[in-house]
Amino acid sequence: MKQLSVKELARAAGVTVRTLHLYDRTGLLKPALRTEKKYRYYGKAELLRLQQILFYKELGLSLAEIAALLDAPDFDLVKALTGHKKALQQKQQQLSKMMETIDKTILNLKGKINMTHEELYAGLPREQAQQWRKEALEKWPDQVKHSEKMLLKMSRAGFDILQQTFKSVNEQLAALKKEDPQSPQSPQVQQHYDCILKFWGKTDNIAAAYKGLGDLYVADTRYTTVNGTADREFAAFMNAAMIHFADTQLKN
Amino acid sequence: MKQLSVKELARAAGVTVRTLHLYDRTGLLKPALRTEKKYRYYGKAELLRLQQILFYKELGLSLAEIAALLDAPDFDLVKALTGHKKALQQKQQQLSKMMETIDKTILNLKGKINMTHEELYAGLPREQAQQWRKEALEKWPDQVKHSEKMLLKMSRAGFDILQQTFKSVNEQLAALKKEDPQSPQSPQVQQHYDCILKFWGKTDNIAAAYKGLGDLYVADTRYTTVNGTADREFAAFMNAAMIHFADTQLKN
DNA sequence: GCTATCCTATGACCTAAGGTAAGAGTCAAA
DNA sequence: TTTGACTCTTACCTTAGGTCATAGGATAGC
Repeated sequence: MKQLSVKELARAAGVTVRTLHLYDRTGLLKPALRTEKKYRYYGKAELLRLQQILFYKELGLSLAEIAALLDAPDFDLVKALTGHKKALQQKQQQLSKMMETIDKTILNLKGKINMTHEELYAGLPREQAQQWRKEALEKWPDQVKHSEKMLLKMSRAGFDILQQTFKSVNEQLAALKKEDPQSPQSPQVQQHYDCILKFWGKTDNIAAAYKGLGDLYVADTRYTTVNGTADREFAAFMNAAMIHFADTQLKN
Repeated sequence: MKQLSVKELARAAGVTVRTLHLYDRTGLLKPALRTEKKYRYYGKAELLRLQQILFYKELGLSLAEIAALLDAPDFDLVKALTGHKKALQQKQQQLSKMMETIDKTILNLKGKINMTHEELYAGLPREQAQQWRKEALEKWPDQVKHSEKMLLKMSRAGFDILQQTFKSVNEQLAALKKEDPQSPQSPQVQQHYDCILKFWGKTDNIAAAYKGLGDLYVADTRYTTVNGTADREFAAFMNAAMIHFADTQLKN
């Protein structure tokens, strides 16, 4: 019969020496032999028992329970496991609830991480953004302040989505620039308007303002410049489309 | 400002005094005031902080983590919660695996809890069972021994099911006793045969043996006695049905 | 003022399943 | 014989408090 030292048994079963010491002290797994110098040696039977112990430990049973089920011959294992499983189910439910609350909390937090003034113009080169803002402030001081105030209260996630939506809508519109700008069945203009509304917040005489933006697109090529080149065709198309939209959709 | 003693704050927040002592010692929640005699008094701010602590504790965060997130102003709570949630998901998966293994183990165990000799005849009065077995052993010693040997290897659950099935089949057959015993469309006789086969195990010359059992039903009224009264009509019906079944279905 | 009762503080030990370390002894090979 | 690997025991540490034990403080009734 091969005898195993503590270290050998530990390695064979994938546990530490400390664990075997503990199991010995608690009576869960006694060595087959104790030498005069108190060295522990284990046989095949002990290895098997250890493997059983580890199996039940994997099921989440406590060492005390394992000791009971291994040593009591009349132990009702099925009943014990059934009960144990119920406990595990409860734990799982607790975890579910925790994760649900975490999700809610994260959403809440994200909603509360407001935009900073920096992030508001993060998509543009810094100098250009400053210049732009200055001009806008001169032309429509109240409007710009109102818009910034509202955007700064927005959540980061919300602003990101708005920005991306606007970009995507613009790309779709640019692809339509050779079509009829008065075509009523282009929902992209409606979407463009919705984005602008969200950027501006509540605005007086919105129809006129929106048409004014259309004028601006034509007058100021910076608004329709992509990758360094101004797209006058797109600007003209947008101007016509926006005027048409305002006249037909924003009457009341 | 209302000051709360330890007990008052504990009751207000639903924790124990010990908990507040602990939180004080670890720095998680210091009282607003410490009297000369070391009495602790808490204000409104501390109550709020305690509620925050308890909230995060419900999410499964450790006290150390809570202390960090409450006291570090630049703590990335979203990141922490996201990571924490992942850990919880892992735990949940572990639990799932445990429960799965438990289920398998239970099935295994149930299959391995063998019948005892007692249980084999548990449905009958003890003396009758003994007498019956003695007679059977005299008449068909090898057959009876073989059958018992096999049944004892059966699982309890399997035997229970077999017993109940047999009982149910017999009841159905008893209800048919005024019908034609040679009617081929009664699956109950087939089921009866299946049960008998399972009780007997592998048997030589099964057709003859089955017909022999039919004879026995007529010769020995004990086999067809229900609630103390022998049912000769049922016995004759069964005999005829079993002979017919053996002759038509057990030819090869 | 005295006392009974309640409240509070501190300290110590306990939980489960080991981790980690210290100090001392033992074994086997060079 | 020395060295390095191994082993022994003892003991303290971890979480988040629970449960005493002892001693001092506050308050209400008398």
